[in-house]
Amino acid sequence: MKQGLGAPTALIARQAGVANGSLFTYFDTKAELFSQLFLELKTQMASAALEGLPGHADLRAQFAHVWSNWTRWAVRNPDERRALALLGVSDELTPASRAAAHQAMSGIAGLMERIRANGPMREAPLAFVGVLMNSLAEATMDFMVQDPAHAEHHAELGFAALWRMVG
Amino acid sequence: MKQGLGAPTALIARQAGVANGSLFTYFDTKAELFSQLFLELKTQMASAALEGLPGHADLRAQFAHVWSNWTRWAVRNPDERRALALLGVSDELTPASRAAAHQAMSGIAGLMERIRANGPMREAPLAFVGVLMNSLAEATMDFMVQDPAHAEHHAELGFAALWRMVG
Amino acid sequence: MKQGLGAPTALIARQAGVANGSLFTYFDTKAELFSQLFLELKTQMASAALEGLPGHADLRAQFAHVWSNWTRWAVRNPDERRALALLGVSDELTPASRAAAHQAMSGIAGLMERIRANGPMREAPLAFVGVLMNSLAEATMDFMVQDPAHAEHHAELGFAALWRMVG
Amino acid sequence: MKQGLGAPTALIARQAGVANGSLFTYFDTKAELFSQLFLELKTQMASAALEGLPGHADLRAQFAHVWSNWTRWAVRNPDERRALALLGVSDELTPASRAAAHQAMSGIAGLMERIRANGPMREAPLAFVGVLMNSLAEATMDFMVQDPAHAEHHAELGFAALWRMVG
DNA sequence: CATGAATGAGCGTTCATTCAT
DNA sequence: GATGAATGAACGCTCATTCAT
Repeated sequence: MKQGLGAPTALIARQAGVANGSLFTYFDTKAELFSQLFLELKTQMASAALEGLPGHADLRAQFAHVWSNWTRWAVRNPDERRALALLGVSDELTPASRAAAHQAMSGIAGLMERIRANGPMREAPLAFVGVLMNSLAEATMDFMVQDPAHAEHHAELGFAALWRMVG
Repeated sequence: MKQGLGAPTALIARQAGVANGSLFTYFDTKAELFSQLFLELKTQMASAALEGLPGHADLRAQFAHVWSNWTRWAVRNPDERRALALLGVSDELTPASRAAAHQAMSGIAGLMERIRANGPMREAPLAFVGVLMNSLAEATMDFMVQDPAHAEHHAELGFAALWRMVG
Repeated sequence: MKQGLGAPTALIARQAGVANGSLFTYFDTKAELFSQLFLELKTQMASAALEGLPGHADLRAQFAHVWSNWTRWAVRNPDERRALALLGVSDELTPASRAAAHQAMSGIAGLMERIRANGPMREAPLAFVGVLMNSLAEATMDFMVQDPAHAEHHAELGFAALWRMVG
Repeated sequence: MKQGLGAPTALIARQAGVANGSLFTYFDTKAELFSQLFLELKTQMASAALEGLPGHADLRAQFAHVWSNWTRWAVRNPDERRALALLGVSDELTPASRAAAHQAMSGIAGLMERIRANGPMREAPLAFVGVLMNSLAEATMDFMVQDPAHAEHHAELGFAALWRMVG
């Protein structure tokens, strides 16, 4: 998926190791393929972020764990992240697939919610706080991907910033 | 520009009120058109944000002014914001046009820099802090655009969140 | 190919009985299509000219045989000859395809060479003599095509003229 | 005219030092422009060939003079020759302009005619002999243009060949 | 008459999708 | 089901021609 949404289906098929016609055995349209890809990538990302979550630790420790997993996944899977970014702003996704992808993030969202409930944004709408937290996470990861040498340092700075905002 | 980067040049031309061939009298390629559009929108946005800046007020008041202008522009120009978002992630922009657009934002960036220098992120790299602040602004504006009824409230919440993070 | 090099690919495709896009399954570009067509026509023409060559007859008889075949092919395939003429002066042919086409004519060129070596032009450069002989042949064939009723007569006159020049 | 018949009228106009629209003040269509250009070039070529013709010398000397002028013009005006060649095979010329161009060559044709009438081709149709002679002249000039260092030598060889054929 | 910006039909080429094998 | 050659609609771009100035 390195080449963006404009990639010909023939190329996508070749990279997937199937014949170009076979793609349409699995997906009715290219948009359908993208929708399913979006969901799969989101799920994979969320799953990576939540792996090994210390369910009994305090909230800050839990979120630090998620943050660490999440940013590590981002640095290791830059192409997947880029695909998610492109797909996220594209107008080829159905509302249904956006909703499903949102659902895939519910584990992380739940954690964010508990953080919000105890901090300075406790009066702010849940969805809004989630969006702000997510945007800080994505911005931090963008920066990490572009400057892998100092990735660790930026991850820490980003976490501290987020915690100041909402923790 | 409502229909995204995939819009046929013929359609873009029609909406601009010129013949499809005429587009190429002004821009050599579609990519060139997008590059110039990107720069123009960024410039327009930055200019709106900085309008009437109270240069002698304290930093918080100055940034509150910018924040107010900026978010108002966003709510009033949702199509332009969407175009900027799409163009920003597209790979059709030349590095030169990205650099020029960055330059257009230098007024806002300068203000952000002065905020950073006096707050808890004073040790963090300038570029990183700028990206974090920008991402909070964009996320806030996304939310405002989607829920115009409570735009004002979210603008305030977003400002407070940002200031907690960096001010 | 009756309509010259300016013929739209869509028209070429239709005449070939395929869909316009299908052309590009076989040829990467229009120029490539023309290059291959040029080579095929040249090969076909040379092959027709050399058919049944009496290898043990004297030079004059051999060349008379080739001349007869060649001019007959010309009269029977006027469209192909026109295509060759147009392609030959076009600047769309790659040097490689010109070279390959030249190679296709090597049988005829070899015969011309043996004629030259024994006649009044024996001191003249091979390539030059070949070009002169070829030009007489083409001029004769042009005339034959335009006036098919007397084709046979002109063929004989042309042969005699050529032989006077070089034989 | 170096760039062939595909040259945009805008380019032709620029090279002629006029505005692109002005071309159509003088010529109704591009084809009309080409027709007039064809005629002018043919006239210029014929005029160069006939310059200083020694009207009272014998036929061979007269034709040698023409041959010398003609080939010199060819070597000095390769672009004009190329334009003539391209225009000659193009299908954009009206029959009228072909006829006019033919007329421009009548001086040379008359000389050729007198040569024919006294030589081995005296029984052959005038037009046919003219075409053969012309084709040898053109082939010789092609060769001279491509190899200017030996132009003089090839001019002599070509003349001798032609004279053997028809003189 | 000269200009050059504007026009829009037309072109070469791409690519999502189909379907006979 | 899997394949990949074939399809044709659609695109970005060109350029002969027009026309207001």
